[in-house]
Amino acid sequence: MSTSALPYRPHNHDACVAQALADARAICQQQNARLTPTRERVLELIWQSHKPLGAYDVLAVLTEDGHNAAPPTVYRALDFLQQHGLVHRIASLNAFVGCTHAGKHHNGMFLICRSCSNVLELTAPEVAQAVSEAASAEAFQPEDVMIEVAGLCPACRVDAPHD
Amino acid sequence: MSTSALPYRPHNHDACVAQALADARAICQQQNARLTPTRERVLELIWQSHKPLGAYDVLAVLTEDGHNAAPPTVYRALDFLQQHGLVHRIASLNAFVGCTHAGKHHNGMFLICRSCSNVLELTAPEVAQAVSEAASAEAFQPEDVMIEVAGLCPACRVDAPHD
DNA sequence: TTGCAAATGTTATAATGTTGCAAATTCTTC
DNA sequence: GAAGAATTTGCAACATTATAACATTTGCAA
Repeated sequence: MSTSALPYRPHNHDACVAQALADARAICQQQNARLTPTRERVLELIWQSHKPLGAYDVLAVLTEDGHNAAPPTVYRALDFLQQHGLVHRIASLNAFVGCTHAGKHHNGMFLICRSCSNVLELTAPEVAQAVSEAASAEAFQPEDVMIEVAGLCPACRVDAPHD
Repeated sequence: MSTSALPYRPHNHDACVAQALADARAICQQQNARLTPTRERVLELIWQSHKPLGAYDVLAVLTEDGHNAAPPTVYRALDFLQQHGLVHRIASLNAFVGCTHAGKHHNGMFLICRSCSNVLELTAPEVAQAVSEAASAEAFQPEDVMIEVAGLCPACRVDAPHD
């Protein structure tokens, strides 16, 4: 059914990031894509938490790094990372999160907590199936499916059950 | 299963708009909400087609109308219309479409043609159900579900089947 | 080591969306 | 119908997000 319960489940996030970076290197090598220092740094920043990060947030950190970066630097890196399935853009937030299913071409479903901002990416075959059938019923040919669910994650439900 | 096949099915769009405006008036009256001239005009503009319209597109037409409008005018009207379920915002396009299921509180599913830009709003109970179950499996409490499917509508599939 | 393609730097600008406050309008209550 | 409250609008400035265009550099291959 669902896959991973990060970030709602406690986990060693440093290892989480390290894994993501290692995966990214492997994927890029395999695809003959160049994970340059800037791109890798941006990926690392995106992975600093499971909360989506805006392009200009990334830019600010690069600037702190001493990197003389401008918006296109960040947007290009993000485009690259998206194209290689390493990050996702969350349209409802204009922000980016690390992909927890890197490598496979997929359209995740995102559970976005409105309280703590953490985002959980799921692959839910039943949902994909239902969407596909609904589109077919209209003779529509789906190419890109975006599912973003805003609400309360388990932890925040407990903290504030009566919102 | 699915409801209406507009805009893919040929239809009398003037009647379509007239109906939408009539519905809007009824809904606002029922909810004690004020469908002021500006709000009504914005709704009418949004309904000029089934293609999503950007806030600044609306603004441009208002200006042509002779209405001395600024961005807040448009955004406020759009907020109002959204709150009363009369229009939807398509996050992946930063644009707005008329709601074809006005009145009921709902989270539609949108089929967005990348070729002709028309958007079809569906209510697909199976999808809603599957999403809800996937969220439950993570103990996530959904509040707002956004499903946007980009692809090719039936008409554009015929015109360009081999994209 | 030259030459090409990919990646980056740089400047400017476009597109989208918000804040804050004042003025006008509408609604309510007396 | 007038006073006061609440909603709506006007308006100016500004904040945020994203892209265009073109020069420069870097990495790689012939």
